[in-house]
Parts: sequence; C-alpha cells; structure tokens
Amino acid sequence: MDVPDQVSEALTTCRLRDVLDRVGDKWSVLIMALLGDGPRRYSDLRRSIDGISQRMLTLTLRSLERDGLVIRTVTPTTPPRVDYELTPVGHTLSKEVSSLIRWSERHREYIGMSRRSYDAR
Amino acid sequence: MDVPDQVSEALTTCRLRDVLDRVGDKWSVLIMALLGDGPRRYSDLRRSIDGISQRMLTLTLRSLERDGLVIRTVTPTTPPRVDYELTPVGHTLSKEVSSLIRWSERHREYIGMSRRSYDAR
DNA sequence: CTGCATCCTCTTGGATACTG
DNA sequence: CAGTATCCAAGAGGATGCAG
Repeated sequence: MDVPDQVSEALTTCRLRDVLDRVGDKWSVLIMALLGDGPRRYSDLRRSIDGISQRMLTLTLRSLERDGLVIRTVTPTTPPRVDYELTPVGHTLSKEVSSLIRWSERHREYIGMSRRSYDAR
Repeated sequence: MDVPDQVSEALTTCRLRDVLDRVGDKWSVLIMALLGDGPRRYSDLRRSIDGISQRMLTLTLRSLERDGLVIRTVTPTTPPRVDYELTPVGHTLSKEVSSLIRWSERHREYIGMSRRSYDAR
C-alpha cells in the first residue's frame, strides 16, 4: 500500500482538499522551489518566473504567507524593499516540491513521447 | 541548493510548465494516489473520489492515459467493464504524490492555525 | 520598488440529458 | 456501466492605471 488507510479516507472525504490545492497551485510550486535556495526580493521573483503577472505574484505570495509557508520582510527604505523567505515548514514543502520537479525533469521526455503517440491515433 | 541549476533554468524558461500542470491538477493527484494501491474500475473511482463529476473523472483519466501514466483496459461484457491501472512510470509519480499527501497530513494542523491567525489581523 | 483596484476575457468545471 | 455532448455559471488570471 502506497497510501495508508487514513490517507485514503482523507481523500474520499476531501479533508485534504484545501492543502492539496495549495500544493497544486500553478505558481506556488515555482515560487516554493525558487525560495528553497534562499530569500528573494519581489522584483527578483518576478523576473525569475517567466510569464507570471504582477497580480498573480502578489496574490500567490500573500496566500503562501497566510499558510505560514513564507515570511514577508519589509525594509522601509526609498524605494521600499521586500524580501520573501521560507519558514521552516515552508522548507519541508519546498523539499517535496523540488523532488516533484526532479521527477518532471526525468520524465519529461517520456511524457512528450506518450502524448505524441496518443495524439497520432 | 535544493534545486539544481538545470532545474532553475527550466523553471524560468517554463519548459516544465506542462508537466507541472499535470502534477498540479486537482483531480489527477487524487486519482494517482488511489491507483497506487492497484487497478480500479471507473465506477469505483467515481465513488471513491468525493465531489468529482463524471465529466471531470473521464477527462482526467483520458489525460493521464495520454501522458502514459495510466492504462485503460476495456472488457467488452454487458454491461461493459473498464479498469484503470498505473503504468510503471505512473507508479513512480504515484510515489511522489503519496509523499506529498503525507506532507499535507502532517502539516494540515499547522496550516489551519496559520490561516486563522493571519485572518484574525 | 512594491503593490492594490478595476475591468474584462477566457477557461474550468458542474448539471443535465442522451447513447452503446 | 461507462461514457459523450451541450449548456451555462463561477472563478482564474491578464492588462492597465494609480499609489505609497
């Protein structure tokens, strides 16, 4: 059994739904991975994540902060500077996410082939 | 460094986007976890996953099949019987997903508290 | 620089009805 | 039983403009 009974039951009753939504979020995964290397500034994150809008970056960071995964530090200089870093719990999630990303890297080729062969039918 | 340079670069150029979308998908995660325990019938999955619509179950399974993560087996009896099971690669992803679900279990409490305390402000 | 507010579009996904 | 097809509502998310 890969999944314990307790978890299976949790799946069916959707108690995990809200947490999995966090993990499954498009941008959260990328942000968690990047912050795994250390603190980053807002503008730094924005440049590092290709295709993210300012709105989504802010919303995602707020949501990560709300979940206790990220800490937001404001330095009131002019112009202001804001740094984001993982909390200890955030780091443990970042580890999981990194593992998932490595899986993606390892199997990207396979998935691409599967898709092409499926679509060929 | 939790994330290798290669992956960081992949993140910024979004080459991983399509694979992460798969992983991040709401229903895919649950289905992968359930199938980790062994093959399941369509109706079985439907009953096991609370809140999923017939439409989404079918769409998600098709998409998993397309990615080479799930195998669909039709037994042409009356009524027809369709079984779904993980491919070898699907099993490796299921392991990752199970790990993520266990993380969720471990930190559900913490996240709940963080949210309540954040919202209290 | 770091954001918030608004508008507006497009996708996601639920409900329902119908088929082999 | 295991889908497919259609319709439709809700929400995600981009673009833009403004503010501290």
